[in-house]
Amino acid sequence: MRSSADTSLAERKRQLVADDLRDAALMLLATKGFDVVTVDDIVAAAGMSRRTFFRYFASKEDVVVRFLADTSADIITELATRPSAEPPSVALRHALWVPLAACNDHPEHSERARVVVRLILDTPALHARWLERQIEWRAELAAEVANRSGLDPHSDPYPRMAAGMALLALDTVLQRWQPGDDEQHLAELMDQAFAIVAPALDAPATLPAA
Amino acid sequence: MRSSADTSLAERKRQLVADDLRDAALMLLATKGFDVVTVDDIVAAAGMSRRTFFRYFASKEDVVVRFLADTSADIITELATRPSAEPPSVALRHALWVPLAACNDHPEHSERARVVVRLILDTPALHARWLERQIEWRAELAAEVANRSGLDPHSDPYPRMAAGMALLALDTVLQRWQPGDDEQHLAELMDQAFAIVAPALDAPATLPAA
DNA sequence: GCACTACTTGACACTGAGTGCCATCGACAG
DNA sequence: CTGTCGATGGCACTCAGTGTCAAGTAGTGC
Repeated sequence: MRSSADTSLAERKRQLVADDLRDAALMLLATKGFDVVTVDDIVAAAGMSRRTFFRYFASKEDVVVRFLADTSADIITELATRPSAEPPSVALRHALWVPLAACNDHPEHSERARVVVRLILDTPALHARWLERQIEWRAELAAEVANRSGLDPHSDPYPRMAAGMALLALDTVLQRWQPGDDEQHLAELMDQAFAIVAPALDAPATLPAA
Repeated sequence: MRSSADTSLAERKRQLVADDLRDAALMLLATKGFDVVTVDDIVAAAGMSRRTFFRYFASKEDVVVRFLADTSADIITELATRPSAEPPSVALRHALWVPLAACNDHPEHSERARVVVRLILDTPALHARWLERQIEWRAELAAEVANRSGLDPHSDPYPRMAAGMALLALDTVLQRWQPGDDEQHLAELMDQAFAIVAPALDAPATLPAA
């Protein structure tokens, strides 16, 4: 039988292996380009076998995308804990800030995150996987938005589109993320992006659905 | 040297081959599922060689996605010919209607288009490629929106986000496309979706950029 | 009819992603 | 010391996608 605290013995060893694999992969992919680096190159750099790589990551794209997209649950919980009186644009802005805040907590991670974002946006295969992951985010966000607004997520298109607009704002920020941007500059970009979609997110006509 | 009218002799033969391949592929993929059908199955059904398939389509996803996404240029030209006095939400609604109108021109094509849309939305790999194609649309739409509004597409996030919101509306319509929906019902769904994003698309604050 | 050219096709071989299977090794409980 | 469990590595396999080459099939000029 397993100990109740599963995050102790073997689990941390697995995490170490996953981190090594991820670091080796990001280093090679970011410097040499996604297409020219093979999985064999990655596992050679990490000193492991090809088979082990696919036990930790579902695909070559997965290593890169999961580095950014593992925080999905945090976004939802953040949105769920925002006061219900807050207008959708404000609540969503705070929820979508969570992954960026996680990057900025440690400055040395921030730069690597920016490089990975650039790699994703510039590599069609990665961009596609990134959007695929965003689809899941959008569905979860839409469910939470429906909760907050009391709308039916199946009959009313507002929740799904509100989630889509929030993710579009995040995408715009990532697209405009330049080298050397500090946390404050990122916050400004985020505010600008949400200022554009806010009139639609908070429009009174959409909330009391016809 | 080639004749000036390149759409005559060999070009139509190529089109016939491409159509046969596409029809065989859509038939198999839609009925049996994307993952279980191999390229060998498709070319066997079409009576051609595997190598020929990849001369006409870049990938297995490409057959499906191009069936819907070949009308990119039409969208842009439609947007370019809309009167410049038209508010962005109206002009974009008409532009994004073009691919749906193309489906509805021939009712027997409409049903197949709906099935392909369903296949794309339900297959993660296809959905990702579809969104990847949408990114190109978004960039071209953003350039045209920037043209119309006189904004700089690099410094101002509005054009890109306006294009993104329009595509989000289209996506919402496709998601809600049910069997038996006629052209009028599709138009209603389109109006509903654009009504939600219109306050952001037409907000006066965003047009005279700070 | 005959050669020349351009284009398409099919066959083969090859790389690389991703999966299934099995043997092995190390940790740990008895 | 021994049985068990999980992690690993090696191997073989399928399938997507590409490069290359030989053969077939027009059209064109002689």
